[in-house]
Amino acid sequence: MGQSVTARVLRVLAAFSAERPELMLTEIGRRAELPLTTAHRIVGELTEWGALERAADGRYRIGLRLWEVGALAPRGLGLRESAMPFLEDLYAVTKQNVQLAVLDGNEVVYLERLSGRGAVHVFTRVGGRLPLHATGVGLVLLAFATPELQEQVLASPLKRYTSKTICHPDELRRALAEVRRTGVAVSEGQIELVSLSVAAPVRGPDGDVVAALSVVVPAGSADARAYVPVVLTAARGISRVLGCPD
Amino acid sequence: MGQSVTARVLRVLAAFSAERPELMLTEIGRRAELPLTTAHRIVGELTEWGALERAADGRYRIGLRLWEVGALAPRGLGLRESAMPFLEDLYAVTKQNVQLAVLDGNEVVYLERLSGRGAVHVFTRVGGRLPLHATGVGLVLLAFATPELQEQVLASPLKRYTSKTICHPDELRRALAEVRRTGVAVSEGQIELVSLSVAAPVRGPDGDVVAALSVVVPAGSADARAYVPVVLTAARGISRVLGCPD
DNA sequence: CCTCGGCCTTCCACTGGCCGGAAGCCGAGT
DNA sequence: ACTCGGCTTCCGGCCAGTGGAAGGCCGAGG
Repeated sequence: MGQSVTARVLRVLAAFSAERPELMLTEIGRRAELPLTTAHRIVGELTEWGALERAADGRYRIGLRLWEVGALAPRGLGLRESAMPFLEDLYAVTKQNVQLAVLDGNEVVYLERLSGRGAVHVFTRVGGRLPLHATGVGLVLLAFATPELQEQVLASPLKRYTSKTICHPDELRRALAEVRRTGVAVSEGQIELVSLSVAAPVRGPDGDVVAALSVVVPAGSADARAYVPVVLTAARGISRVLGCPD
Repeated sequence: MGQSVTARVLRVLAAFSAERPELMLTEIGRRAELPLTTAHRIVGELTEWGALERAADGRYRIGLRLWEVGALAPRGLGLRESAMPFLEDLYAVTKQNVQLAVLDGNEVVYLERLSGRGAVHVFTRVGGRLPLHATGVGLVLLAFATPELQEQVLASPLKRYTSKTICHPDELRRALAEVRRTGVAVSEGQIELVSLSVAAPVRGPDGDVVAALSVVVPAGSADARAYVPVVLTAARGISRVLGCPD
């Protein structure tokens, strides 16, 4: 099963990560758990097609061709394309970090981030994943997710990241109810200790939540709630462009 | 050779395009020139891994997981990450279309585009490809490319897109020399009839050109050359962040 | 200078995973 | 109820993929 060629090809691709975006053939073989010879052949074919590229020093990295194909993901580029103008406006007005994320499995995946030069530095990275309970966008996405997913997350251990991280199921349940009631998540404590985030849901053509939008502001700044109206407005704007009835 | 499983997997991925980002199994089989059964199995494995997703109507599309891997392309995300703040500034100042592109093979690949709501509508698309001779960024990238590539392009037929497209080798040769002399390409006639573009090179750690940056302005507006200083400044700013000596 | 070690590449005989025809399933259109 | 188009499952033959082994390359260290 883990022996099919297709699976091996995917394991080769999965060998690359944000921490190690350039690998030697040997490393690919080790990470993908493939014999060197097999890795060599697969990598060769991937390179020929453009899914991988060789750097000047002979190491391999993800190629532009794969980036292009990945850009076709409707939940990637499509969403991003529609949302971009609103994110730019939001950034222009607030000069803070603006983020767009979607739900995948039981995690948040960040699609886009506009970060001001002067704004708080955040750990998130475009293409990165974080657990649902620890971020503003995660709370929003979870609040409007299927009951099954909510139960699954509530039943699983909630890892603590900061002193403000929601770690208890009851606490999380209350937070989710609050999000559903108000339509926004004003969550204290992102991954960073010194930031607040204001997040709101983005809805698709069927009226269901397809993404979440957030602004991350320094904890020291003015009342975070002051950002609620602009964030909500931007989120509704994107929803409208996506064809949300409402 | 075109029979290896790896190649077939890639053909399945290549079946998706910007025009048709969602496909039925049968269509994938037809486009990838694979028997239905084979397509079925490969698509199944890709879906299980997350490289593909199934839409509500059962059609397949590129999955988030593949988007994530694609985002690891150093010439994709890495460049983009460094350039973003400068693109935002450039956009804020000009309120025109701002584009970032790299050279791949003998084509331009667009990495990023910030398009003003009011700005000229351009055909380019993030992840899209265009020939080198027909765009501002293309001229810049070609001007600093290897002599071999320049010869290759000069020797190939130059397709006409608008009345202003550079179609003659001599004309192109002169344009390239001008770009090398001034360090910027002010090209009349993009793909659109009514736009001008100002493009400048972005240099990497070794001092070689790794990308190009451009602003596309409506032909009717003020002198396009007025944009040269800001574009050059932004391009140099990105180069500096990338570690260009200079 | 030679040797050693790490990495990459090529070669080739064996074998087990892939191929694809065929048959069955499902839902929509008539 | 029948048909048609698309999807899924099944299974035997066979060939493409596998991976051990050997050789080439380069840089470090003796």
